[in-house]
Amino acid sequence: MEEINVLSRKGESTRLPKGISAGEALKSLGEKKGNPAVAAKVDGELVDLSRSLEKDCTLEPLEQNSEEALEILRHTASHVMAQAVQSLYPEAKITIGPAIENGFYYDFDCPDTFSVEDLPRIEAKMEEIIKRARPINRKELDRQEAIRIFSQREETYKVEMLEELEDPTVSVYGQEDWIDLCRGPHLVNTAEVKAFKLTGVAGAYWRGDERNPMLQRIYGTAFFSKKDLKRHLQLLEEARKRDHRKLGRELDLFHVSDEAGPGLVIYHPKGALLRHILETFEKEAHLRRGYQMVIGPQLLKTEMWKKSGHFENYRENMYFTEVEGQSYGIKPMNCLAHMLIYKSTIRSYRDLPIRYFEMGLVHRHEKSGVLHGLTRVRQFTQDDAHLLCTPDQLNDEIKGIIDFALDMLQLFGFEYEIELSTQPEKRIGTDDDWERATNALEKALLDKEISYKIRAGEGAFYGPKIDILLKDALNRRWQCSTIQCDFTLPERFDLNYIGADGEKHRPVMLHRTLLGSMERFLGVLIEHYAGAFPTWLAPVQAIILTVTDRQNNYGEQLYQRLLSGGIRVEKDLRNEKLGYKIREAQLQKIPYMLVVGEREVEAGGVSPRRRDGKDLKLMETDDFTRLVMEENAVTDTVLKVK
RNA sequence: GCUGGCGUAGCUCAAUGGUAGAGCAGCUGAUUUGUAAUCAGCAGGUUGCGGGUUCGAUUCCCAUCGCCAGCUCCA
Repeated sequence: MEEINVLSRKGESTRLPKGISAGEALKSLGEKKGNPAVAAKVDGELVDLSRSLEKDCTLEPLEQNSEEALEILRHTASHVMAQAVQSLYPEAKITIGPAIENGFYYDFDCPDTFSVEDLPRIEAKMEEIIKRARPINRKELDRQEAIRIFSQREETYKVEMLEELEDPTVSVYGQEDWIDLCRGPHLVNTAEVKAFKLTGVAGAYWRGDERNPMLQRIYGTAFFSKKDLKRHLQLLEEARKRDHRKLGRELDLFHVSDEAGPGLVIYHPKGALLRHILETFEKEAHLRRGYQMVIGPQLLKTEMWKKSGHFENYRENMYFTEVEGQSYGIKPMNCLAHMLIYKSTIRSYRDLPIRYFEMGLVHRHEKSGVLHGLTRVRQFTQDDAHLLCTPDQLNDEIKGIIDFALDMLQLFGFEYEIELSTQPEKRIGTDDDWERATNALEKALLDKEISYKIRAGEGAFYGPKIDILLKDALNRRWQCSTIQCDFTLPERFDLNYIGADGEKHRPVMLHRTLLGSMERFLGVLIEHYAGAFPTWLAPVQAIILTVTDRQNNYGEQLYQRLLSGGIRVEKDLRNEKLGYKIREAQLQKIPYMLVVGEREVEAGGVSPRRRDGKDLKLMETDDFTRLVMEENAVTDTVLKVK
């Protein structure tokens, strides 16, 4: 029999019969059993375990504990689901069904509408398919042949996709009598799908384009073990419990009223206090890094927005109003006023860089369907800044912003990911400017040795951007910080400075936010901390709980003393049992509960109980104040610039 | 904006083509209490808003507003 050389990942070469399957070959190479392979890498290319090896190659297993393996499992699960759906709804047409971050989906065109009540039926059908434990087959077909087959099955979407492909041959996967056009790879048998759950239904446009018909999408998730699936479902449950809309109400932070208008946040005292704490801290941090605070007007003449390109490119998102025959646009961004401040006098190269900072309130008309709690609203405040500098200073300024942003995220305990977005179709400015701007951003990232992902065509209309996505305690990503490089607006507004050569030069402008929108960031913070804010941020840091009303006088004195000492303190002097007061304070997630009974009155101190249940025992009132002040000082990591 | 679902007391949730109900919260009273819920009583609703069908609609139908899950878009 003819043989081939197969090189293992350990670098050992073994002779095996030609045509052996990748799976069999892996066994022969003695790849360990404990973490079984779900696919193989042949010469670096991911293939099915059933793929036969026809020539000398390198062979590695793809084991269960990798992201790629999960993707294959989920992709296979999506096929099983599609088979189940088509067997239950013969009129359903298949479209696409990929693995996604935490699961998979499949989009169908079907005259019947699916609802969540239908999911158990589909799941049951999937179980049947899995129980039959049929092999999953791959076939290579001539493209025309594939078009014929899918036409016969009236899979019009598949035919459309096939007609757009250029390859002469395509691969088709299937089990039993069900087939799908697919690149693969897949698991070798439907029985390998051991732990799955369908999680939802939703509409989705064909090919993601809102001009196309809407399909019905079914979401699901799958894991290699029931245990992993359970853990994932628990994580979803945890996320639901942390929902900032729910906590916002329970902690009495804010509400959104349909009376006042959708997407407009109404802050209650504690929510407003949180913002005050966050914003005074941020203002201080900016001042210490050489930023200057400015305040621009809420509306500017529409002429200004035409000049800047916003009217042309951003009009659908803006609110306009007319007064005395003059049209005004409510600002969706803060940059215009900042440029006017720059232009208000003649600037020298010695003045640069100039860093204008504004807690800028902006309005953006968002489509009704996208509004969501605090994270997607129509009126929000940005911790916005515009930096004007010479081209030479650009690199240092970008790096300075990145440092600032990362210091900030670290304070809150966020992990992060970085993306670089390049020029979109709808844009202003020359290609040359875009290239310079993109290079400047990229160079700063390279200099700092930060890894990043490129998002082609995702930049703002006036410039490319670096986005810092923060990852919260549940590993969800949020876009908050953004750094946008802009050569165009300085041109349009004729900004300039006098250089050392006595000539006029054009400054570069950087637009940037750190936390982004204060409302979104607050929403993210609420979920990140599950409402239990660290002491420095907590709107109420301590609450005085008297044991009986005989301590109310002392409680009142203590309250005044802590309040004037700068502690954010409340008091609960009600005629209730201590256990009841503790329960309420605990549900309000207040960091310290100050129990005040006979003993404390006698000693003239306090007995703090920490939110985590720990009893700190009787202490001097001043010692408690010091304790809180020490916790407040965690912001020094951002305030004390290295 | 699109697709689907939902809208009942401040909150969480029942119920029915025939007078809308509970727990928590609220109020009143009793209780004076030591680390996650003391007891009793009272009050609270044109069932999102507007039409229609019907003897009768909170329930069925239509429209509208809002919310939720996604899609598209995005700080």
